[in-house]
Amino acid sequence: MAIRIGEVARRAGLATSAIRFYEREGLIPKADRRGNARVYGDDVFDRLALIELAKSAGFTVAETRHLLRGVSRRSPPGPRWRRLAEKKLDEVEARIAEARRMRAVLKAVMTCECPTFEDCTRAGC
Amino acid sequence: MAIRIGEVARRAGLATSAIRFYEREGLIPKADRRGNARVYGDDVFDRLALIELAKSAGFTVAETRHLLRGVSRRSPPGPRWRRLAEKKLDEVEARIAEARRMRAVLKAVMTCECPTFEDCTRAGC
DNA sequence: CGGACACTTGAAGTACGCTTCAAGCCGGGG
DNA sequence: CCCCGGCTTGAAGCGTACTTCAAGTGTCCG
Repeated sequence: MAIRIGEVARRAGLATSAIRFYEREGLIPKADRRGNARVYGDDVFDRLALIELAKSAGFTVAETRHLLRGVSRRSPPGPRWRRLAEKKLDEVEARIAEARRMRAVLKAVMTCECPTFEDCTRAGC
Repeated sequence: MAIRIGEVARRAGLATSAIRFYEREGLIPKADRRGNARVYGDDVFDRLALIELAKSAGFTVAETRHLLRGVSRRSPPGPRWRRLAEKKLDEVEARIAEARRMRAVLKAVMTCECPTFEDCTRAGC
């Protein structure tokens, strides 16, 4: 208990600036103060873990704020999570598809033997 | 011949601002002027097509500038393209991998039945 | 009590690819 | 001759997730 921001950052593998940023953005509650320094309880790590989870799922900060409203690590992943996850899934699939298209273009460029780009276009390289 | 920027934009499906941006960034040569308005020949569409190609392969503007140096649509995709394409391929594969990880997390969230996030973490959801 | 050190703030900076804006110029039709 | 529409410019803005900076405040240890 009563951990200061530097220690939280070290343990969580984050920069202190990131933690302050999360607070500003409403992803973690306003910390208690000792003097003017923030002090945290152990629960902050749970909160940060949830943020990491959302991040690893591709959610933006704004989406994560929404996602975390009224949620603790002891809550179940409710219908709001499922709904947002479905939407995000579409986005992520789209990203995968686009990256695959890029990969196809790159492979074509690497292997094609057309004498000019013009021919490439015709041949679909 | 002697097409003005608005018409080029319309035909290429781009905004005029994008074309001016490409010129500033050195992706297309400085256009001739009629008065102070830019005028283009048909070759500009070839150039724009090459830019689109690079873009569709995931290259940044800076990379594209490098890629296009001394290249026309009549040039062959030389060793420089192949070299840069190989590097970019690694990046793109990484993007695919990350997006796949996101997808896995999202699917887990959508299907998991853990009573709390804490249990999720233990179960690897 | 003094000094080192961690912390505080708001503002600005970063990378990326453009877009948007304000203010002004130019040519052609009525 | 005047106006409209399309063009010009440089500067600033956008969205994302933070980082960095300068200048100041507070705490802890000896």
